[in-house]
Amino acid sequence: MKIASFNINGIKARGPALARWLDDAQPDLAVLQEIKSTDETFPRALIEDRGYNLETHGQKGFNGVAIVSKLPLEDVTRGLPGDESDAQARWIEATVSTGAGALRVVGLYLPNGNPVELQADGSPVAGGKYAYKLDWMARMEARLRELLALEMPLAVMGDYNIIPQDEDAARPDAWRDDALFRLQSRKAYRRILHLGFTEAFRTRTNGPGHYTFWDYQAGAFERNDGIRIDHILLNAYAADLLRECRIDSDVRAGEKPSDHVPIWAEIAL
DNA sequence: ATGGTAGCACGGCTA
Repeated sequence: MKIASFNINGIKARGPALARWLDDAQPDLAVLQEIKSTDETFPRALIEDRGYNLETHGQKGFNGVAIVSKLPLEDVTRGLPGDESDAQARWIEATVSTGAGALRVVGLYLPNGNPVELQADGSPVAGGKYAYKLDWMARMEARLRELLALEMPLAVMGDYNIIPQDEDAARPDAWRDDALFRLQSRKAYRRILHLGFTEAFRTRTNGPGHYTFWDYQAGAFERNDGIRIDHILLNAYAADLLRECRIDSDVRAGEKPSDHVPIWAEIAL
């Protein structure tokens, strides 16, 4: 089965581009981020007319995640546990099953974290956007520990807003102090990886120049001035089934594109 | 230092 992640940057503006990609790429399942829409105002026909099931976890104006799937979506949960006061829609889970077995899927939109606000001792200012990012990642780690305990294939996909390494940015020095790349962020990401995940893309493709996001400004895509921040993490059960992983960078050259492009993996399920 | 672009929704925030 082909599974994918795509930050679409607004479902209301991305209808044609999303439809083109679904028709061309034919993913069996895709997690979407930044739908920027409530559940009630999401244009469901766009998805359902193509034979996909749809589960949304929306929010007015910002954020919002969804899962589209040709297979039925079972045991759907919405929201990242661990903070009842967190109203931001950034996390959704579901299970899909084939004759060969089941896969638990997480679709996530990890907080951007900018601007980085630090106290004199270097700790994040409480209540600030950067503290929210790190707190969110700690909650993510806790939830992933629970999912790993299920001992079944698990794919954790989405816009991580994390540049893992220098080679994942065209101009790493321009990002050095940014919330997407500063050491504290990357350490939190590596802590999650070390729970026992494999980053699918780097099992197939080495080296610089492979990105999933290019700013709309200053012709960033034409200059390939991008960053790789959308990731597919697989637990050991799912990694054993991995057959391919690629980035659909061509999508960025289309009409009215998102600033992100899809990343997908083929899993032997 | 600023402004450059885009989405949502119609003012200002987020990225």
